[in-house]
This record gives sequence, structure tokens and C-alpha cells, in this order.
Amino acid sequence: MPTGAKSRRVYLSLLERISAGRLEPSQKLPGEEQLAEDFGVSRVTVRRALDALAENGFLTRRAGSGTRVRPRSTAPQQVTMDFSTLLPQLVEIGRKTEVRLLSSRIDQPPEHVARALGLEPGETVQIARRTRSIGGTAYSHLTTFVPARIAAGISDADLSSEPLHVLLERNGVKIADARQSVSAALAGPEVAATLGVPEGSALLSLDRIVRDAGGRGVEFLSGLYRPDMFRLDMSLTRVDHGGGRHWEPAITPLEETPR
Amino acid sequence: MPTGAKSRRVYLSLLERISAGRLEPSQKLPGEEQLAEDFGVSRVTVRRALDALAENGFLTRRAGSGTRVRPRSTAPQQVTMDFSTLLPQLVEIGRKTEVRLLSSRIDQPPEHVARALGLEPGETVQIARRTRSIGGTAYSHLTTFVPARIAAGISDADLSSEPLHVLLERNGVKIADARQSVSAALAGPEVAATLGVPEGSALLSLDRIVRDAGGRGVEFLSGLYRPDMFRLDMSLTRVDHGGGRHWEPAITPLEETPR
DNA sequence: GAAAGCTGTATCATTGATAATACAATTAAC
DNA sequence: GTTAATTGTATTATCAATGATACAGCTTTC
Repeated sequence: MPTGAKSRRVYLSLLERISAGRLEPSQKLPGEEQLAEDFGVSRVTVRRALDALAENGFLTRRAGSGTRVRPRSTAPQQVTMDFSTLLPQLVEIGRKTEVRLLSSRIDQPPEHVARALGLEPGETVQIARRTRSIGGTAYSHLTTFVPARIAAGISDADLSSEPLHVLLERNGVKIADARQSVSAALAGPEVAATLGVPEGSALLSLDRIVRDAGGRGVEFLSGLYRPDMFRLDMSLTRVDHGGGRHWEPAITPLEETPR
Repeated sequence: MPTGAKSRRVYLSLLERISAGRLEPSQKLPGEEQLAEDFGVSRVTVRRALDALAENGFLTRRAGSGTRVRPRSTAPQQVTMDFSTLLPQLVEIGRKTEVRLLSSRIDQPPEHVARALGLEPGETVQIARRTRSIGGTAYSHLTTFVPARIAAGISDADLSSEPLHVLLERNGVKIADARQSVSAALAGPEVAATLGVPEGSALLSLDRIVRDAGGRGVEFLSGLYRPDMFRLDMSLTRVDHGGGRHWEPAITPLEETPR
């Protein structure tokens, strides 16, 4: 992403048009001189924005020929979290995903985590930072908080290999339900570095509170995902119900996955 | 958001810590001089970042006293889209939401929209841009594409008042199902202006393809949402199914909404 | 009320981004 | 090939962001 103010504005403006589909794939952009006039900036500034867009894979440039919108087919390998199948956990597309443990420690949780899990004042948690990758590229940055009393038997080696659900259930935890909230966040320097995205790019953010049969919080997950590599899909059906018509999540059995 | 490069970096770095909860609400930050040394920049640059964070509601500053993380209670009015109730459409929290029509026209759709809806080559669509607001503040920017043959009877007045589903069903369309995909995107100048957020901030992005009973696409929605005002919530239950344990969307009847 | 610590404000030198211009290299069309 | 349009590269001048420093004003603490 360009560092300067004007070039950044041009960058975002063009990115907006590309993302919204107003600039079609393979479509030729106006010349640099024309764009400079359109935006009211100099050609140098336009070039900075176009260079950055090209570097981030949105455009292809060729001397003499012009600048074109890169078709989406060039997009990196994708991972989809799908709620329409009975497997809302990670479904791998292509290859399996790999986990890497960045750090783990026992510490006091942030206040909002303690509240969400319903912890006693002063109670500690195991805080683990991990990434999930596909094809060698990290697509998510996960921070998990597990009450220390529950996490007792979970080693760093465990964290590097198995999903946390599995580890918890192996520890005798009866996982009952989870509540997720999806939002968006900017990539700060640390996360940007681990995910290999430019600082200040948009990430999908997902918070998940997992509870056991007794209603006690057993895990708080805070995940950040690269939007170009990760999608959250949902299917809905329109059903009659009582007085009016409503939407309802569609649940497709795994055996007959559509597409 | 700061325009310069270094101040922007400080801004994002602090925002990252606040969002992740590593800087607790009401917690006092190190002094400006200390922060300047930590980040290896001058105090002027730190101030720019802090000023911007304060202006965007993340910090409170008081001369003589210090700078503190603002508790989340000050957050603007929120809207939640909840999949755990039987109303995955918009559920209003507090007041109702208002619609404003920005523009509408009949035109050729972008290629990816035509493909998603399964349109004939050259077929036109009604393209409408709208915002939804709550308490006078816009929290979403919606662009909808409806095949022109279906949208025939839909006027601008209709678009300004009713949800599109209702209008379509009034036109005799039998809506059967929808497929949604959630992601994140940066706010470009246009959208940033209509949503009242700084350019380059992170937005939740939602694409929805609505199909009728015959499997034909009747609506393509591309929505951008302010993450501080809009959340997408989902509840899951852990169920035994066949060989192993799976996650499944929890569906709570409206009559007994939990919390 | 004195002291310490903090934010608010101002100044000036320095560094980096932007503008304006010119020209070279590449490509596509005729 | 020649032409026209395009991107790539370079130079210099101008303007905006940053750095360094100093000091004023507000808060809390003792």
C-alpha cells in the first residue's frame, strides 16, 4: 500500500472500483495521464498507486500495452468455512491446512475475555497464538484463551498439531455450544507480518466463545483471516412459518454436498 | 486516520493492541514521550496517531492527566444480524432502521454478477445503491442487482421504503434460497463518505445471491457494513452424528430468544 | 502550594512525497 | 516500417510530513 496520502487515495479509489466489479476483469484502464487528470494528481502519484495495486495482484501492467484488471483466477488458494454443510469447522479445499504455534503462556486474560468466559476474578488462562496455513501461506492468525485449570494437560506440541476442540474433548471437557461473532479489522504491523499482507489491509475478524455442558466458558477464540484466502459461506432457505415467510439456515447433509 | 506513513504505523499498532484487548479499557497509556521512544519516532508523530485514535473514539485524552483507552460502552448504537434466531434478516436493536436510496438505474451488470445470477449475455439489470441507517447514522452501503425483466414494477419510491425481498415477492417472485459469503474490504473514498468512516478503514463485506424456486438468480446483493455498528452472530451446537462429533447451527425459535 | 508528570502549542530544520516536465522503451494497429 | 499510444525512467522544484526542542497549561500527588 502506498505510504503517501494522495497516492493512497488513488489506490483505495481504484481498489474500490475493482472490488465492486465496476472495473471488469481484463478491462483496460485509462492511461496514466488520463487517470492523473481524473484524480487531479500528477502522473507520478498515479504510478505509485498502480504499482502498488499491481504488486498486490489486482492489476497487470505492460509497457506499451497498458494496465488491465487481473482476473480473479490468479487468486491464491482458498479456504472456505461453510455453514451449509454439517461441518462448520474448517473444510479444506485442495490440501490440508497446517498449524504453527507462535507463542503460548499462562497469564491474566483481558477483561472482555474474562467476562465472556465467566471467569473468577484473578483466574488465569492459557494464551496461545497460532497461524493456520495452506500451501505454505498463512491465511489466519488465531489467539485462543483457555482457563488454566482446563488447559493443564495441553502442551505446546499439542497446540502445534491438533485443533483446540479435539484437545479439550480429550481432556474430558464436554463441549456443548459456541457463539460466534463476525466482524472486520485492520491489519496491524504484527499480524500483517505473520499473514504476509500489507499493513492496514482489511481482515475478517471472528470471535468465538465455546461453552461446556454446564454453560461454563472453556475457550475464547479471536481469529483474523485474510479475506482473499478465506471465506465464510452460508446458505439460507425461505420457509413459511406461522404468519409470514422467514429465512432459515440451510443444512445440507455431507453425503450430498451440492455445487 | 493519519495521512503520513510513520504516524499511520503508530496508529495501526496501537489500534491492534486495543482491538486485541492487550490494552485494557480505562487503562492508562504510557506518556507521549515514552511512546515516542518505544516506536522510535518523534513525539509529534505519536501525537498525530493519538489524536486520530481519540477522534475515532478509541481513546480519551486529558491535559495533565493522561491518555486512556475508552471503554466500549461508548460504542455507537448497534445492529445485529443473528442466525440463531429464525430471523436472519435484519433484527433491529433499539429503533428501526431507515433506508435511503442513493441511485438506481438499468444497466449491464459486472461480469461476476451476471455469472452468479446466470443471466443471458447482454441481459440488463436494475442496479440500486442504498444505505441503511440507525439513529441517523448509516451502518451499511448496499448495492443490489435485479434482472430488469423482474424489476419492471419496482419504482424508486419502492426501493426507498421496502426491503428488496418484499418487493420481489410482491412482484410474484417465489424466493427459494440464498447463498451468502462474508469477507472484509477497505473503505474507498465513496463508501467511506456515505458511511461516515475514515477512508481506508475496515468494513465487513457480504455478498448474497438469491434464487427463486426454479433456481434462477433474482437478486445479487453486495453489502458493506461498519464493523463498529454491525455484527453477524451465529450460534453452534456440538452434536453427535454418525462416526464423530460435529458442529451444527443452533436454531432458536423466536418465542424463546435467549441471552 | 509545591512538585512531578502529563498533554497542548509553537518554532524551525530536515526529510520525504508530490508536481511538472522531458524523453526512452515497449506494444499494437495500420 | 511507421505511427500512435502506452508504460518505464530521470530530473528538478515545491510542498507536506517528520524530527528536535522549548515552553505553557492542566492534573494529580504529597
